[in-house]
Amino acid sequence: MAVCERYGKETEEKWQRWWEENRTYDYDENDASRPVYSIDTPPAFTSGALHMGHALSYSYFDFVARYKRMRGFNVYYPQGWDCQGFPTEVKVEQKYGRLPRDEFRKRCVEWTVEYIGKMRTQMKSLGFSADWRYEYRTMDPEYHKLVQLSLLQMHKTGQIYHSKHPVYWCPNCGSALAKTDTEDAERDTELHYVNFTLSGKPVLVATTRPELMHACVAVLYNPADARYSRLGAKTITTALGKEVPFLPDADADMEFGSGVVMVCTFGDKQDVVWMYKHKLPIIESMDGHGRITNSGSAGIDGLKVAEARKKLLEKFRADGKLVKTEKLHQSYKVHDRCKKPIEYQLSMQWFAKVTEKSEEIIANAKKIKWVPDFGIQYLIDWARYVEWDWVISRQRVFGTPLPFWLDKATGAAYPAEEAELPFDPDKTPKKAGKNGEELVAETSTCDCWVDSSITPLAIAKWGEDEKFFSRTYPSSLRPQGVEIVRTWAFYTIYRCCELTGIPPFREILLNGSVLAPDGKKMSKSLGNIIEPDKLIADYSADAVRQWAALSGAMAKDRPFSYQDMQYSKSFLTKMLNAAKLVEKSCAGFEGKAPDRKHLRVTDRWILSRLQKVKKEVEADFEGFQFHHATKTVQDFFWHEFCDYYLEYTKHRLYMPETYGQESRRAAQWVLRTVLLECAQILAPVTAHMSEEIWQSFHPGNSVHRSAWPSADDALLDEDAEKKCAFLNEVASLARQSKAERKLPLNAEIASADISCGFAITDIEEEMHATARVKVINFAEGEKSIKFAL
RNA sequence: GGGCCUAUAGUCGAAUGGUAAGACGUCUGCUUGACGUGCAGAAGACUCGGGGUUCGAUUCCUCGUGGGCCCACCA
Repeated sequence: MAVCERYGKETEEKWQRWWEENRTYDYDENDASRPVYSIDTPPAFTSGALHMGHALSYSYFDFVARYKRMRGFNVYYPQGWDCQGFPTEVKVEQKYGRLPRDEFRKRCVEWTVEYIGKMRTQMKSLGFSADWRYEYRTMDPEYHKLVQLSLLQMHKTGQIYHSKHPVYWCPNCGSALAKTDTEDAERDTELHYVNFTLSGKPVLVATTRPELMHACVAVLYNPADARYSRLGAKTITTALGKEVPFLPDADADMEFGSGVVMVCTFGDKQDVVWMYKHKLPIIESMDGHGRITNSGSAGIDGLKVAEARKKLLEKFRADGKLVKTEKLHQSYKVHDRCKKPIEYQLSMQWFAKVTEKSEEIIANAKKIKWVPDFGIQYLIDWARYVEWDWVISRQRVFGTPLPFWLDKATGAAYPAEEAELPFDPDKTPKKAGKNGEELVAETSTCDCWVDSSITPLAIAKWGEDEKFFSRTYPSSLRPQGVEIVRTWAFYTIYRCCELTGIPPFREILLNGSVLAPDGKKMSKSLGNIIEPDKLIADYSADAVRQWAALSGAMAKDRPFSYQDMQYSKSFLTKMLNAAKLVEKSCAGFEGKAPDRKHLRVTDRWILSRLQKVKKEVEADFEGFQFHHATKTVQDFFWHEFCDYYLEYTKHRLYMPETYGQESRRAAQWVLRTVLLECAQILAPVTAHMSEEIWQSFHPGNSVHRSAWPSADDALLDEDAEKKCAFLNEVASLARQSKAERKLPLNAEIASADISCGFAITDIEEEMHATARVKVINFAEGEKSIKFAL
């Protein structure tokens, strides 16, 4: 079998088909002889297309999977899909308009299935070696069941509870939002100074939200602020005449406004924090559509925020309580879809008790090896800063239903029975309770992180297959983006430890993200998006994979570089051409290792260097240093093997009658060995090209199933390296002399005066044959090389 | 405001306690018994600024400045 004439997409597709047909990447459930290496791959969000971030990070753990396979591990590498989320709902609604719940969900599923198809094709075209028999989707009933089971178990232990809590709310869309559905915006607004009454005297309170004053439940001052602390007052009367507590709080900013702040439920997030901290009552100041409620004597019920503010300010002005108004520049949160301001809305939600678990989560995170190690700091910072429990419910349709029943009369919540799983409120909307109560199914769905925080359990068949579980849990590796340490890693460690008592993975590998070539984020609005498909078509998948390896500054963001991509492609061409030469030179060679005495010093040199390269690359792969591993092989292959060694063998290959058959066979064996071992150690990265080369010598056997070629110390040869370093220098100077005189490289050099500290008898042949020096005058002594052309 | 990361030729970047790879680009040659998607050669860096440790720092520490990511705040 011969290597292909030209390398491209067709070659890669040929091998992708071959791997699939030959089940090259199957995990063997029944093989207990090999250690298992399980990878908790990120389930890709089903957005419809892979982006460069996917290409980078998914290449990363494909390198690991392939390396571990060659190291003899039984690699378990499933790929999942994170299906549910607001973006999908938005797109489906745009396409079909408003639909009944049931119908809507069906459309979401259809849409998602279609997009998974596209993305799976893209993954395959990048040569990812996932075992697709274990593909999973978070929208599948089986996955729902598992998530629900995990929630019931955590409900049993008291980790999950049902409670009223303020959440981000979009009055425009009438929906609760996740924090990630929000973005920051800026605006100019007005800061109003309104007089409250403290111990019979007026006290100015500055506020941007006077319309919420009826929901004022306390006024705070800084305990270090002598203006207020010395008064000893316990209550204060608002401009609406209501008496509320007057409390010290170090977070009250003495510098801002008049140094006192009114706490309303809810003007902003700080209000929520203070509400919990001081155990303040809650006044529901607004309904789900942003209309004021419970305003009492203020008389602004039913008004929208802007109208209410206007009306109330007029009233304060008339009462002489509005003292002054200043301009204020502020940032605020908007819903990322509709760009309208967000409010806080009190509602019944489901929670997980993360706040009390911070230290435990940190302790468990420390049992995991973080690569790079500073990554854990993101988690620690986050865990120590968690202010309230994790709201795990969302008022959405396309999501995992929460497995609970609600008493229609009292609102009390009851867990579903295990037999009722997968729990689906559309199929079983109500039932009678034990005491005849009318129970209705909870229709809220789970936050997407509830789904994804059990991936290590889901892929390990937790609660389903004990044997499978014991082999694949905890995952050997969790690869993920550094930007989701606070969510995916944090929630996974929390939930999996709660459920099993064992940290979910042994190592966590963090990658950064890909920036546009200009160093900015890739975004549609900037028009600087680069499509992986285009790169695969223009440069090949292996070029993209090499680019990913070379971009591998761990957990750091890097701009995309067409130069790297071009270099990667050139390197592939180089590999192919070198393979062609070796193949041609080895025609008829039976592949037997020569007797060591037939090896020339150049042979021993390149073999010695090969061992060192293998050692380095192996260490690099163990430490996930893909950049260094790739660079090391590329440099060795191109600039030592091709530029020097290949040239040193040509005369032996083409003129065996002059230089001897044994010398020729030795050269053939070395060429073949170096080529194939380079193909092997680069196989995790250049998966297709390595296979092309490997199978041209070993038809029917995948390089990805071959044993990793570890270094053989017996082949290390310092003497050969020293001599060849000198030989290379002579060769280089010879080329330089020819270049200076504008002579072709095959021009002859009449004579050379050479001296160095050792005999050159065993490298003279190459000086004659490769550097084309006719006469060599050698004298042992100080290093010196002079040519006479 | 907080945490973390980072600063090396025109560009991207590697490495090192003893003044620095490689790639791309530029310039000059070479037509080839694998490759012009190539080969050979050349030019191009006081390794962000200040201070410290050291015989010696680009490398370690510290301050500053710039850049990035994340988080918090914004009454």
